[in-house]
Amino acid sequence: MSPTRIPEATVARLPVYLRALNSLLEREIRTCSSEELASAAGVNSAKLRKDLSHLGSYGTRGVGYDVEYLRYQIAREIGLTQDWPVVIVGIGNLGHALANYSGFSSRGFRTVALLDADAARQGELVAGLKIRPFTELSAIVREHGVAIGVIATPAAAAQSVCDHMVDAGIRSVLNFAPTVLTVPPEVDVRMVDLSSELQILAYHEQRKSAPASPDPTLDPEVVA
Amino acid sequence: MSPTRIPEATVARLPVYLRALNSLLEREIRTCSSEELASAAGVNSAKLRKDLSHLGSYGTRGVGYDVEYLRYQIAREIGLTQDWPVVIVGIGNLGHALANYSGFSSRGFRTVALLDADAARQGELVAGLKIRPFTELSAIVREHGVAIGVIATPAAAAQSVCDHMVDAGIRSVLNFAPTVLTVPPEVDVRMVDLSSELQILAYHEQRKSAPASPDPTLDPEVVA
DNA sequence: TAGATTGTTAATCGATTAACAATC
DNA sequence: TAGATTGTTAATCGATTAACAATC
Repeated sequence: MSPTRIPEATVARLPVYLRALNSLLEREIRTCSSEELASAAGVNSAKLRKDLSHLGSYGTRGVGYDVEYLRYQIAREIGLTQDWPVVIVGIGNLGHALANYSGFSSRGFRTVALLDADAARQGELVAGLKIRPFTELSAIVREHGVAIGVIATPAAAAQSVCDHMVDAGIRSVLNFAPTVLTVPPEVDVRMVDLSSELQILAYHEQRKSAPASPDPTLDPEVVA
Repeated sequence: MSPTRIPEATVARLPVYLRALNSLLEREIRTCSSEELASAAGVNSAKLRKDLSHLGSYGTRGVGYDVEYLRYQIAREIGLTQDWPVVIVGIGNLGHALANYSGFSSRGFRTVALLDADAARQGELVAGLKIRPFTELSAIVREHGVAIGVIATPAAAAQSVCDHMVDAGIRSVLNFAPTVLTVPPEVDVRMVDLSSELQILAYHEQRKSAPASPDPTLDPEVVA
């Protein structure tokens, strides 16, 4: 069905296009050009068309794209037409926020269990789910066919949690703990590193404040 | 001081190297080879050496890198030797988690204010800071010299919050709201999209389950 | 000196972009 | 048909990787 392998950079942008299409639909826009959709997604139209060309030919020359139809095709390509049961491990502040995050539940993702190693927190109700002991992980994975695990534990616990996830059969991990995870090659890990993001901004910000020379006392000589 | 402009892909990895170096230091490892550091950072050693070569020549051939010295050089390059006052806007579940996230405060970042538009929440104490009205944004930015703003509001509010941040003089924005932000060219926006990350995992997971043909009923014919 | 490891070169690979032929 | 816009081509750009000369 998919013509060829889709480039990684394109895959990473498909969710953005999907969101842009949803936003157009909310405004009851039925058809859009690559220019309009690209603008809504924050990319240029050449890149958008190139990206979409990897999925197939879902537009009409001279007309544009049917918003609803394109949305379905992208959702199907990503795999959002099926159900994705998810477990979240580590229900601290961040795990709590993730459990309540509507963006997870809105698309095919369904949080089936919240796990925490802390005995004191067990039974507590978060986002309509009871916190369960981490030891139940493999039973839960088996019961619900969980393929995706989210790690929101402290860094020190993350590798061990990840190892248990892999043992339980999970092959896709979203890691919020600030540590590099080692996994077998068949397992995918994506890392969301809040502190890295701030650091990357700081790097560029620093360069803005001192555009030409880091040492202002040198400037007169450069000019002279 | 910096020899040339550092490639964007390299900048994005510097925080990872920094973290790996910190972890080596915690284990009291004073010196490391590019091979060891690369392994701790989850990259290959050729990439690591190439990345570091953009910063300067901080290793010793035949010996390796002094962990403490390299850490300082990377921190300086990113700009972490200076103080970065940050404001967080939108203190829901996620904003709450961000305010408490130690990874922010640990490096040069200092959360100076938590803002929320909801009058009912104002005065509430989160992570040792009182939630203040959003209207105080520009006064706070001026007072503390805030250069980085974090948006953790619902999507509907994000663009307006961002516009106010830009008006107040903020030129670096970390956006957790699931929406594309439009900003003037001098402003940097980084987006952390939790739902996108799950979708990218789902795409790859889908491909793992059905490696050859998406429709199993076609397989016999293909084989025959 | 011999062994080890960096920093750099050059080749390869993948992503972006502009331009335009195809076609509605 | 004329105007609009896609899907594709080809050129450019940037990132990755392996190999190795430089050098501790």
